[in-house]
Amino acid sequence: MKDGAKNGGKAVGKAGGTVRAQPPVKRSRIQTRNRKRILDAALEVFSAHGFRGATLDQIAAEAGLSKPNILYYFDGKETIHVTLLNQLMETWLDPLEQMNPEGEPLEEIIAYVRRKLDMAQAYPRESRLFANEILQGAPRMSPHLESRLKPLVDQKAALITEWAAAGRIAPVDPRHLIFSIWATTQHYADFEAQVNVLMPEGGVFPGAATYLEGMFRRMLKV
Amino acid sequence: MKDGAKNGGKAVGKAGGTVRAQPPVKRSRIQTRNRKRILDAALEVFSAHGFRGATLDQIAAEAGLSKPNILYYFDGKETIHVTLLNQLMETWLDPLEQMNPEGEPLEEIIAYVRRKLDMAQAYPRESRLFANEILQGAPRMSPHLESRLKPLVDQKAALITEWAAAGRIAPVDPRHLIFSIWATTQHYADFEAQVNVLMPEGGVFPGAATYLEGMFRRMLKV
DNA sequence: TCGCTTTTTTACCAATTGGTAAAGTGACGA
DNA sequence: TCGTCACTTTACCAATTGGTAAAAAAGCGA
Repeated sequence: MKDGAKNGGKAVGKAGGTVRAQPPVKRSRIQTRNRKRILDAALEVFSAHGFRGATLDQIAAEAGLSKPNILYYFDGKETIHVTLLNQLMETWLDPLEQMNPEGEPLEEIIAYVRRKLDMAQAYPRESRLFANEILQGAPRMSPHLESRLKPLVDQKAALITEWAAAGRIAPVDPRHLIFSIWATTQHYADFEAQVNVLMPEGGVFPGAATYLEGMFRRMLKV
Repeated sequence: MKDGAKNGGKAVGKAGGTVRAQPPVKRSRIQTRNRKRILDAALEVFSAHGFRGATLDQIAAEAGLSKPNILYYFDGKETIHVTLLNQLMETWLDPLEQMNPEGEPLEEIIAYVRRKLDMAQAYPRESRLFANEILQGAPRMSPHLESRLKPLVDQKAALITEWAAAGRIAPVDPRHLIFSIWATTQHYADFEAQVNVLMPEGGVFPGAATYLEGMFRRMLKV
């Protein structure tokens, strides 16, 4: 057969620059299982070596499948990478989306920091996958940054500006605030190798949580 | 000739795990110039693609030399990378070393933040080179982290602890404080592709400086 | 069980990659 | 002017890499 289980998840719209979900592709049990295996193996390998540094052979070995078998499920190396990135974008945006305009401003922001730090702890590979992609200029992700991330950040930045204008938190540049939350939380996943050298005693996350909560509380207290 | 201008700058001591400087190697004008060209080209390419993602052909093209000519000056791809890392480690540590135990604590730490941010602006490629290396588990740098970075961080952490104990700054975990300074300042270099999408208006650094100075002042004010 | 489809394996490629051998070029002192 | 040494180029190579063709093996509904 020519075109097997191909045609993954999403596609970038030609006109508007938006990203649409593809109509559901019915998949057999075997397809579901093997695609999941491949994506998990690819996450492991891509997050550790970056796109160009990863090889299909490594992914195949990690997934316990042969290389041609992997190419039966995905069109190519790039497709696997893009599929991963698309899937993860949603998970990654979720904590920010949860920030509630109706909530108590300071607590909402602190809870966001908390969620981001929890994600860095629970999903370090995902964090590193993104970090690799952005570090190398986001060549396969800039449409997503524009179409999904930017609108969300604009919206939440406006919210934070409102909160500050209403005197409910200290006045801050909302975008720099968001950057500093991302940077400090993801640091524990992305720079894990360094953190482990400098704080050898196991479990840096409890200390990080305390520190970051304190820092952002002081930062935002009116 | 068999072994030309090889044998670069440093070597890792077999026994103690320490890193020693090699006795000075006298170099001709041409060697000095071409080694510099190669290292600059390599910085460009390695910082953009990581170690495995970079190729000698790219480095050669960027340097304006042929690939075999590059291998005349350096033993191999890995040697170039390690030489870069060694050189940069010193530059990278310098801002922290400058933190003066005799100075006014809060101002010393703020000045350190300032210097780190200036470096992220002036040397984004260096920042990304390190980020790539650490992200991928620091395979070629852990001896340096242990022998050079860790002692310095331990020393400065002790200093910050003293300052806090003396009531001259707010009590904080010094290591998490240092991590948050690294994370927030380097973010503007390492995640430049993302920052540029979210803050399109040119020149994020002035805003970043104001924001970060405010944040760390509030964090550390007694 | 049969016959068809889906999945997997085997056997390959062409291109790229890090690296080498050796011939050639150039500078420079005796 | 010659010989020597530093540097550069040309012509390679073996290994790796992403990817393909096609045969073989499972699944699976009737």
